[in-house]
Amino acid sequence: MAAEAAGGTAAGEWPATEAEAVAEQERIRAAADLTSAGPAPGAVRRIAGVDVSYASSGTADGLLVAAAVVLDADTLDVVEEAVHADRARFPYVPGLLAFRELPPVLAALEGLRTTPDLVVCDGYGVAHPRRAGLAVHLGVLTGLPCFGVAKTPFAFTHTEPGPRRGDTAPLLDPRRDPPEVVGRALRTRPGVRAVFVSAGHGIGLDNACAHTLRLAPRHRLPETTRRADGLSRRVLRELGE
DNA sequence: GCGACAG
DNA sequence: ATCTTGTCGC
Repeated sequence: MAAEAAGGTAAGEWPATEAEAVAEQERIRAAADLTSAGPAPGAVRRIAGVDVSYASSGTADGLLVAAAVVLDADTLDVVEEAVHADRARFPYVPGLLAFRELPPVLAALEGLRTTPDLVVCDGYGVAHPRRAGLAVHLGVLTGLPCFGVAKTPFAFTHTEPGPRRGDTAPLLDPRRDPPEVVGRALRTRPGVRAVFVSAGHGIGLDNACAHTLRLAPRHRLPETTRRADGLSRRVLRELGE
């Protein structure tokens, strides 16, 4: 997949401090497409999932592996995989996750021969203090439709969705005066905790949730995330722990 | 000022 | 994210 960064963010100007990162997020948010309905299921052929695994400790400290896995949208079969090993260049700071994970994720995506029609992130999109979460950021940098599926509510609130697959409840940002809807808690399996879906770039919440359900026919998390997580974890392990 | 807080 | 055993269930 070719690099086609939008908005003049080159690797050379990647933020080094938290203040620079916050400033960069303002630009990312301004460049994001937050209004398009985006592709519905059936309008896409290849969907990519991305994830990053980190080494625990010792001499391998700081080592990480990013994985990008492309699935056939209909069969959910793996079409192509790519990985990128690197060292963490930015600490984990809530709200600034993109600056830690995107460099290796972008490198992994560039290792693909296939250009996906849609990308699913392990984390949030507009459900973010500055509406510039991982999926918004990645969408702007690649120009591809992108949304996020997270495992925990972060700093947001929600009521419990109904018990059936497909039941939802609004995910709210309680720090805005009229609390703002930033995503959706979605039940992908009965009797299992909900996942938290939010739009990123070039795709709306309705389509993001529809894709999530199709990508998660029998597990809590979408196959894109499960495949990318499994691959990044396996490669990290093979590189020595 | 102190916690909480995607991964 | 990662550290961690066995165990219940499809």
